Amino acid sequence: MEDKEGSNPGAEFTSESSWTLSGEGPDSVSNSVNYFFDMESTSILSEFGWDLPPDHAVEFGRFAEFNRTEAMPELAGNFSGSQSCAAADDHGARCSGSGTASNPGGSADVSTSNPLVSSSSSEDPPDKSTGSGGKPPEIPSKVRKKGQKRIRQPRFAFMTKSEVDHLEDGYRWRKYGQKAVKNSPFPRSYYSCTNSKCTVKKRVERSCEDPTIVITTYEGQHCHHSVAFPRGGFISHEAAFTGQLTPAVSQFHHPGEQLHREIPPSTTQSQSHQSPIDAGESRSEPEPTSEPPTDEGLLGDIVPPGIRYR
DNA sequence: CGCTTTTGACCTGCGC
DNA sequence: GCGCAGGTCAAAAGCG
Repeated sequence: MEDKEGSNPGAEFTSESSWTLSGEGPDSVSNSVNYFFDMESTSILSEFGWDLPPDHAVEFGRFAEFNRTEAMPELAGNFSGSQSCAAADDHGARCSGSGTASNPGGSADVSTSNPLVSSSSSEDPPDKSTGSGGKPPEIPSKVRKKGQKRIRQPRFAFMTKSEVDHLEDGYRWRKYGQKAVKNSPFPRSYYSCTNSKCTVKKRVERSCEDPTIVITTYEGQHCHHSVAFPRGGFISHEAAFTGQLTPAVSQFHHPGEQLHREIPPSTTQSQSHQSPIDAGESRSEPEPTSEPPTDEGLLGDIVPPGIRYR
């Protein structure tokens, strides 16, 4: 919880309800296939603070950026072949509120530059906003202003075939919630970046149709380097994605196609502890490696802790 | 001791 | 207007 500080001066919400899929127009929403980005999405990555080399970006294969929630359901259906399960983001877009802001410093204001990225967001009010949660309604500070609508940060999602739910992407995440998803036996986990200045969040869930597929949705932009390689944030990203996504994604071809799992089972996912942490601001650490640290941690046994159903 | 995870409760918003 | 489901909070527990 400390994260949410009001560090986002500019935070403003513009509420946008319109989400766009990258590369495709609104119509694409209807087409399941379009939910996934193409490689052009590289730009998106950068928007989120990830500077992946084009190659790696490509490996993402598919990730979808969506600003609108509706996209998700289909997204899920897309790869899974069915729609129901996906609850993937059903309401997700609705708003969680919290918009996490992403660039306190404002240095990275990429979000709006890319057409693919939703314009919405940019920043969020510092407070968790919404205050929805367990907070006593009495506390005004956490309560959203009346007229104010929740706005979502730009988001994008990608699917990977992996045994681990939580893919290492070079950043440290703190799990702040888990919910059962309707029509899906798999719970959805909510993570927020541990960096106090960063309010990026991510949601991880598995496809109900294909348990091996992990749907990861990022919301917001990191305002710091990845923890793994403070000095070369890029590397960490690369490593993370390469090690984890590549294998899986590399096999993606077309949206409609089936995914094949390539990730070899390995150790357990590296816990956040493994990473040097935080933004690299104060720590420098290094693993000079070119090797993806994450790899090892990658496929471990991530067993979803208890599934909660409401 | 500090940080992360778990988990139940609460809040918000959408759809009917 | 109501109900449902998603999203978030925060206390408690667990772990290194």
